Amino acid sequence: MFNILVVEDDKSTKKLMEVILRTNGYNHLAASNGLEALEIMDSHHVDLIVLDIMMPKMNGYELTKELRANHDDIPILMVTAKQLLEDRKQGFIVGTDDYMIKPVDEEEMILRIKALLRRAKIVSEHQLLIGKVVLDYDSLTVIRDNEQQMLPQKEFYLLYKLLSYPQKIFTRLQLMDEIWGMDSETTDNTVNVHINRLRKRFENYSEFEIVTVRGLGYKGVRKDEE
Amino acid sequence: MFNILVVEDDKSTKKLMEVILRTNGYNHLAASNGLEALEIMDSHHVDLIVLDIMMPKMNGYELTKELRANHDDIPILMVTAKQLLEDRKQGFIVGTDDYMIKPVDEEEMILRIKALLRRAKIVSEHQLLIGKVVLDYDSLTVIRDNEQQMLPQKEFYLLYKLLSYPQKIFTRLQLMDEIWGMDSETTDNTVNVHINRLRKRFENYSEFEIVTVRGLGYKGVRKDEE
DNA sequence: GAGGAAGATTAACTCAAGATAAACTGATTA
DNA sequence: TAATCAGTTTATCTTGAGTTAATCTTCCTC
Repeated sequence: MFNILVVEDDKSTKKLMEVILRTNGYNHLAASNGLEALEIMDSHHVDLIVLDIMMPKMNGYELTKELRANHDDIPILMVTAKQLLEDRKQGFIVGTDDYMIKPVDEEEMILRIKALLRRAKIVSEHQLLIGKVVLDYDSLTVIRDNEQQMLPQKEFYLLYKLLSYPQKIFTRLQLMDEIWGMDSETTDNTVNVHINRLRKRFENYSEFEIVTVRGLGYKGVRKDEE
Repeated sequence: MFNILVVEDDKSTKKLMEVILRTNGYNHLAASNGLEALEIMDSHHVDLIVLDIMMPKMNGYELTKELRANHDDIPILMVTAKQLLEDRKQGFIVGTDDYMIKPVDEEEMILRIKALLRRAKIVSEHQLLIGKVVLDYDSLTVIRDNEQQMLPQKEFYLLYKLLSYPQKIFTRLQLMDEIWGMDSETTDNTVNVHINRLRKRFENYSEFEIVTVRGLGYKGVRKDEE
């Protein structure tokens, strides 16, 4: 289930979009301007933004600029009036984005949203996204908001494995085999220790959890889709 | 218009890729193995290679090695089966490269190609701007305000490489291969020494930093947009 | 509720990876 | 031929990821 944030100051358009999104199975969040949008994004995970260009307070361009400056490459579907299109779209529509001309057509909007989400998913292939938390496989890094930490290899791979298959129970032996290698000499207690360290490291992260299954092993639990 | 060389022994995959590339506006060249690829590259300008790892005659690794030995840092998009994924840390995917997991998705491939070409272009511009700091590739010079220093070659190239791909982890081996050449005899400790010298040289520069990733290598971190 | 097994936690240990300093080499130049 | 400089090597010091071991806690069973 994806969370889509609609940033739009016109009440009736906003309402219309809400209906479209809900009937197509998306979660819907709403803001009336850029500032509100940023606030909502602080407290909610957002997969995509539908953004009206013309707005009071902080307009669409400013919001986009703000987001990109923070290296947030969330996909943005811009909505613009026809006459504004040519001149402006050049510098603001980046690779992850798309745009639509008002008035919006239901089918078109859903198609574009689908395409954008699909692309975002591809780009994040080397990554795991859990709520607002990103696990980046290539850099062994866990990022939440502007908090970022690089984990030791074994710890990272362990966490990545568990969260790649949420709810699946792994025995200590399986984990040893997959992360340490089949012929590792090390005792399986070292898995305990690593799990312990991970739990401590992320104890204030509500997005996921490592659960012990007594007599069997561990499983990763994701709580991002509530 | 870019020339893209597909090196792939499977006929149908090759055909598929040809169609994908043509419909997306790229020129297409094809080879069935590494040797053929080298021949084609003798007579054609190639901007990017899409390379299947598993091939007869000269496989993907060997071709890459051959190319890098000649200091050809043409971007390579490797195609690999999932279980071979773990290999990528071992020093074959170099800075200019990316990889995809089979089976390839059209959209994904085009996205990755675009990204690689974009980066290659940036790198070939021969200047890097980080905050107020300019790295000038042609004169091996680093400039900040009215402070200017020319670095020894190896030091400069090392820094330039790391900062061209910020956050990307390079193993010592990769750095050796790309800067010293594949067949260099020198021990990888000399990388340590150069990193050390760079760190000392720029210790009061807040714009960038070289971070050690224990067990893997180094990465450049840019702090210009904070 | 006593006893024992599974797991958690803590702290200490080990050793390879990396950092650092300094010496060495070979090329270039004065 | 002395001086300088880039690059390399060697030797030594430091660090921290990973492991081990010891102890504590929890949970299940009789």
